[in-house]
Amino acid sequence: MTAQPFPEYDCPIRDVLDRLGNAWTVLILTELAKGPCRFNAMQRVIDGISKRMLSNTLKTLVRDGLVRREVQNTLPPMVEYSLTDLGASFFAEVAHLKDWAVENQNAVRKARRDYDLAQGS
Amino acid sequence: MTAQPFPEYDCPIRDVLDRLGNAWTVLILTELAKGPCRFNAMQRVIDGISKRMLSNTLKTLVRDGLVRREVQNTLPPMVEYSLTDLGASFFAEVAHLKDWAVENQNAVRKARRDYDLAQGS
DNA sequence: CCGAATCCGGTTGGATACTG
DNA sequence: CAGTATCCAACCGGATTCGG
Repeated sequence: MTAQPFPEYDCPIRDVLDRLGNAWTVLILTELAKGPCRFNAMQRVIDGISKRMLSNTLKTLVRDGLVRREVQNTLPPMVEYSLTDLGASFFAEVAHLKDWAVENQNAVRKARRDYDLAQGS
Repeated sequence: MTAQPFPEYDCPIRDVLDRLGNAWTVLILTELAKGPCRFNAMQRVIDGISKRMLSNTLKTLVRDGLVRREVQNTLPPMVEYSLTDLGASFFAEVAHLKDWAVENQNAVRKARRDYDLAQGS
């Protein structure tokens, strides 16, 4: 472990933001917010995600209690993922951030253009 | 550029979440939300941040229009950073996420304990 | 169908030293 | 005081292959 921004071992804020650092997390939560979904179905609907990242990200979300994993003992096996109440409440907060991003994207883009212009880059 | 979650070049949502992926961003915004601050002062108050990351992160925030950079032409030079209105409104959203994290940290921690226990890890 | 395991190139960020 | 430049180790994540 290298030097960390939050020396305290279990900073709850970092716990949250670390999830958002992974771009797939938001896409997965967004998809599950529409309703339960199975593994391969998710991979098809979330464009460009690899099995590896889908698996890893889901595992993290399940471990954090944001997503529920249910196995049907059929053949072939079916695994259904869905949001828990905790996950739904978390997604609601993320949705606000998404709204902010959409509302202010023009302001941010303009700031960047101005900045890059002033730099002459 | 490798394969990206958001094929569209300028996804506003990813723009936002990419910032949060960097742990220092939140700490810097939190500090600036208290009031304007100078470079070395920030490095002292934000525990463990290197000059490099402070500089890089600030530059990104300035470029995005979230932080304002003002240079006093004195000797030695003084540079003051402060939140813009855009930055303040962004920080307000992030603050909600922080609140969620604090309120639900016990639920998340319990979920993890249960999960790890079930795994036998 | 639902993953786990391995490999490996690209990025990230800390440490350190230097500039105006 | 306020940064920049360089080096390098650790991590991340895509591609691929294998197992239940």
